[in-house]
Order: sequence, then structure tokens, then C-alpha cells
Amino acid sequence: MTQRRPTISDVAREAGVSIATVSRVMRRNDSVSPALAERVREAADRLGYRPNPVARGLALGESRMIGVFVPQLANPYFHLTLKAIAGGTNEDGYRLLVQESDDVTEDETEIVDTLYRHADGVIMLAPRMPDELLQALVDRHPRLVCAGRMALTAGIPSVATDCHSAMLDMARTLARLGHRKVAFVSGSHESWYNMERWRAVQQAAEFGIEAVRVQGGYSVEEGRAATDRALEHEPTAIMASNDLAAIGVLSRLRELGIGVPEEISVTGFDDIPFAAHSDPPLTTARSPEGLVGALAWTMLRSIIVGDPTTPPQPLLRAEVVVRESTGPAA
Amino acid sequence: MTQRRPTISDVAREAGVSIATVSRVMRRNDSVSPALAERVREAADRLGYRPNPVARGLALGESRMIGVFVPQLANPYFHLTLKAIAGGTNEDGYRLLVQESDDVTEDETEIVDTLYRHADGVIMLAPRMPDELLQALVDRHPRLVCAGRMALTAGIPSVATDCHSAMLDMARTLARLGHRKVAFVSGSHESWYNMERWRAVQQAAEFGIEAVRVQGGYSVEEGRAATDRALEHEPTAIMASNDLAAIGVLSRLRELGIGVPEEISVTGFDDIPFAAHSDPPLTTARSPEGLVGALAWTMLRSIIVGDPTTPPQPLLRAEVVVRESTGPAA
DNA sequence: TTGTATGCGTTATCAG
DNA sequence: CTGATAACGCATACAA
Repeated sequence: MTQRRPTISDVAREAGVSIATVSRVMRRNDSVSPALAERVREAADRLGYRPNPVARGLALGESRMIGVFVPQLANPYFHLTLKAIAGGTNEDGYRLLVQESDDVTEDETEIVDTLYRHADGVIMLAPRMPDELLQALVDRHPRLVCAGRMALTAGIPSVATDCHSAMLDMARTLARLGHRKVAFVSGSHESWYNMERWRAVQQAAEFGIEAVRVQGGYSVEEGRAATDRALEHEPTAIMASNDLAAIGVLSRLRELGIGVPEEISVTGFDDIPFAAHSDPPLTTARSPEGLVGALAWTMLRSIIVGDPTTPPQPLLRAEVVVRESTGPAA
Repeated sequence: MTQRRPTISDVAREAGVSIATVSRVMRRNDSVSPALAERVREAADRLGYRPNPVARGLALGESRMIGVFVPQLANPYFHLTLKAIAGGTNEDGYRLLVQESDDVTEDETEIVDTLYRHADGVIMLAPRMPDELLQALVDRHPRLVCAGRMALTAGIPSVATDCHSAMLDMARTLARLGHRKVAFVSGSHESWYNMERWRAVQQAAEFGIEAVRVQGGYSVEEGRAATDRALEHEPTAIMASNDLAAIGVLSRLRELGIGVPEEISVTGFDDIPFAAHSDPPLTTARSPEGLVGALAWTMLRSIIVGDPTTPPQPLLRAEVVVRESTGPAA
């Protein structure tokens, strides 16, 4: 029933040539007479033959696949980056192998290890594992780049957004509006981005802002739950580590009948597509995610092709987007 | 620099045995003396050896990978299904190869074809291609299942949600609230789900509802743009084909100062996580996406292992979730 | 220009 | 229980 897929030998037999010739034709190696090439192509078409990329990979020692690790596919934040990577790899004839850890940090090493077995290189998006593990990983797998986290001490080519500056900018904006006490709804303590953002909020003490941190997460539900914890500290503003949580905060505040921004200001981070359409529209920061993805691929590609010039490892600017969820302190 | 990965031969040499023995140990084939097995395992550990899954796949004729096609990774609707599939495959020792078409229907065949070269089977989520192409696809690739679209005429094992009934229920609810004219914000005309939903809205003529259709899409932005087109028809209710578009509709109506549900009622479909947190919370329908994914994998697995019993091809019930975006007709 | 033979890393068959 | 050795499907030196 399940007919066997035609192999290169089948085509060779059909065309009356050797498999070497077929291989050459498929690889577009021009050192084969036009007539023969045409005959081979016809035979291949007739049989519906397509080279087996796995076998080709084994022979060539390359798979033409790129592994991408992402903590959480359900987080819209990663989508633009992912698209940018996909765009770049497709253009260069590579395919993507995407795997998520579903936010469990312990699985990251295992996932990247297996990705690496199937792919010519791996891009990690916002890995949470500690630097030591990252270090061990890159020792095993030299073709590895980090996006969404600077892992320079681990010696991994990295590209990320400078969310510290952006978060500081947002805090400064709040300070100017008279806010003195803000609650930070934290994401994962293992996330580099999250810790950079928290660092900025703390540093906002410079502007006279007192900061407390409550545990949040990366979902609307976790943001809702964190809201009650935040309110215990009676802040005039709540800064969430990401938009997903911030939208949860907005949802919960509305439920409690607390006016935003009249009574409490709320900020997010990432500027996911929903941020502009929440009620009220969310003040947040937009990082150049597409650029992050594009650069990550550029860096990885230059590693793969053995380009000796070390690519720059940029920390990209994020831009504050002020919408209606922030206002003067109550 | 980039040291070669240790192969089975390296381990064999290190342990002083044949590669056959190493292979047996790695495959946990017990027909090898405990002492030798231990020696081999030690050698493997020392070298950091891990079997090359690609080579193993070539020898075995299987890759232990499952391809998943999805139209749009950025659409939250697919995430639960994806997670369910990932859960099932991981449990059975398979890995996932995920690819999206970015909503361009023409690319679907090519994507599935290449997925199929790398994987032991493919799950298509909500493919948009016409039945004839689907038919051609399954002729080439017997290990194929459809989720989110019934493709029975094409002879493809399918599992999907009965969104026609659910949409009809929603329309009935609106009719009882006095609505007589509704605008349907359409998704892709090539989407089976979308057409099922539109069919239901049309059928709502039974309840005295007059329906018009305007073009929408699968994003907040497209929903916003569609709103103005819908308003030209002066409907008392707008039924969007999916939550993403519905949230766009809400956003645009708020901008226009049109009260929901006082002046216009709005419904969505899918019950994505944001639906409960929009303003106002969205009336929508919830399909058992997790179940869809789980069943899709069950079906595919039984095909792969050659289970002769034809699995059922269920049309699953979706449930209407009434929230505050619907109310009596103005 | 074309064909032959070998290797890529494993598994499996068949002897010993 | 263990070891040669032939596949698996393809690419490529090397010969012709």
C-alpha cells in the first residue's frame, strides 16, 4: 500500500545512467551533458523523485536546518523575532526546527542538545539557564547564538534589547508624573530581561521612586493574581515586567473598580499587538524584535560559513510608547 | 578547533569492542554481558558520545520526528492544540518539527512536502488549500492527518470542532436578544472553519436574522479595519469569525465612541486567553483545542504503527461562552 | 563527461 | 554473547 519512495537508484535505472550522474543533475552540477541531464530530469519527474535531505545531510555532514529554542510559543513577544529568523533562514535555504521549553528552565539544556543533533546551528531565544550551563552548552556546541539575552561572559555571540535603559526611561516618566511608590510585577527571576528591568526600577531610586517587587509571570492570569499582592503595598503605579502580565493587571484593576490611570498607573513591556488595544491602551516599551531575529541569524550564519570576522554583538535600543494607562499620581 | 563529534566507532575503539556491541548497549538491547555493557557506557560517557539520530534514522527508515503545519504561529488559537500535540509526541518519544505558512495558502503544499521528508508523519492544522490539493497530498503522503478541518472527502483522517453548531447557537442567542441584522467579519475564505461559521450565520435566517459579510482576517488590525465596513450595513450585532478580529472590532468601536453592548453587540470565536480580559469581556465560543491536538496525535500514531483499526474521526462540540459584549438589540 | 567505489553513522543480519 | 558486514540514500574523489 504505502509505496516506497523512489530513491536515487530508481531514477538512475529509469534514466539508464549511474547514480553519480543523477546526483550531479540534482545538485545542478553543470559538468553533465544537457541531453543526459534532461533525460535524468524527466525520469525524476516521472517517478516523482525528490532527494532525501536526511541522507544528503549524512553524506554532506550538514542538515541545512537551524534549531530555534524558545521558552514559550504562546508568548506573542517571540513571534516577530521568530518570523524574522524564519525569513532569513528561508532566504538562505535553511529550514527551522522550533522547540519550546514551556517555561521549564531545567529542560533547556536537553532541548538545545537534541536540537543541535539535528541542526547545523542553534539560536536560543531568551534562555533562562544560568551562565555556567550556558557556558557548558557552548563548549559542546560552538554554533550557538543567543537572542534576547546577553551571554558574553559565557562567550556566546549575543544580540538583545537594552531594556534597562528603556525601563529607566519609563520610570523617569512616572517620576515626573509625581509617582513615588511603584510595584514591579516580576517575570521569571531566571530571565535576563526580567532582571535587567527590575534593576532599572530599583535604580529609579535616583528619581525618588521607592520600588517593591511582587511575583508575576508571563500570562494574563499570573498578572491578575499578582495585582492583589501589589496593591498591598499601596503603590501609585504598577510596572509589569511584560505586557501579558500588565494586561492581567489592567483586567484585575477594572474588576476591582480601580481607575486607570486616575488612581493607579500601569506600564508593561514588549508592546505586543494587544497592548495598543487594551483598556486603557497600555504604556509600554517596544523593542526591535524583528531586528533581534535578523541579527541573530546573521551572526549564526557567519559562524556556520566560517566567516572569520567577528560580528558585532549589539545591544539594541528600545523605545518607550506612552499610551493612556499612565497619568499623574493620585 | 571545532572538534569532531565522537561517533560509535570512537566509542568502540575506546572500549575495545566492536561497533555492533556499542550499538546494542545504546539501544538497551540486553543481549550483552553486564560487564561489557558497563565498560561501553563508561567509554561513551568519557567521550561524551550520543548517537546521531540522523544516521539512526537513515538506517531505521524512520526519523522519530513529527511535522506540524500551522498557518500562523502568531495566532493564539493554535497554541493549545500545539501544546497537546507536543505533549503526546514527547511522551511517545517523538520530536516536533513546526512550520508555518504565514497565512499564504500557496506555500502549504511545499511546506508539507518538505516536512514529510524529515518526519515520520505530518499533522496539518487548519490547512486552507482546496480539497483537490489535499487529496494529491495524501496520495503522496499516507501518514497525514488533519486537525481543525474535516477533510473526509479527500480521504484524510480528520478531527475538528463543530463550529457550525456553536456559531448557530450564538446567532440564536442574539436573535433572542432581538437582533435582526448582523454583520459577519470573515476570516479567510479558504478556511474551513471560517466557512462553517459563515454558513451558520447565514442559516440563522431561520431565526429571522439577516446576515451580511465583510472581509476581516486573523489579526486585531484587520478586525479594526473591517469594523468600518461592517458599520456601513448598520447592524445591531457584529459576529467576528475569530477572537482576534473581534478584539479589533471592540477596539475600533471604543474609538468611535460606540457603546458595546448598548449600541452594538459583538461576538468572537475561539476563546483565546485575551477574550476574557477585553473590554468588555468577549462573548465567544470555546472549542476543545487540547482535545483536538491530542486526538490528532492519537490518530497519526495509530497510522504510523500500522494499527489496522480505523480510529474515529470526531467532530467535537464547542461551547458558547456568554460574556458582556452581547446584550439586547438597540 | 560519465561511471565505480568509498564514506557518512547507525542498525540489523548472520556467523562464530 | 560478540563481531564482521551489508544495508540506508546520497555525495564525491578517483578512474576511465
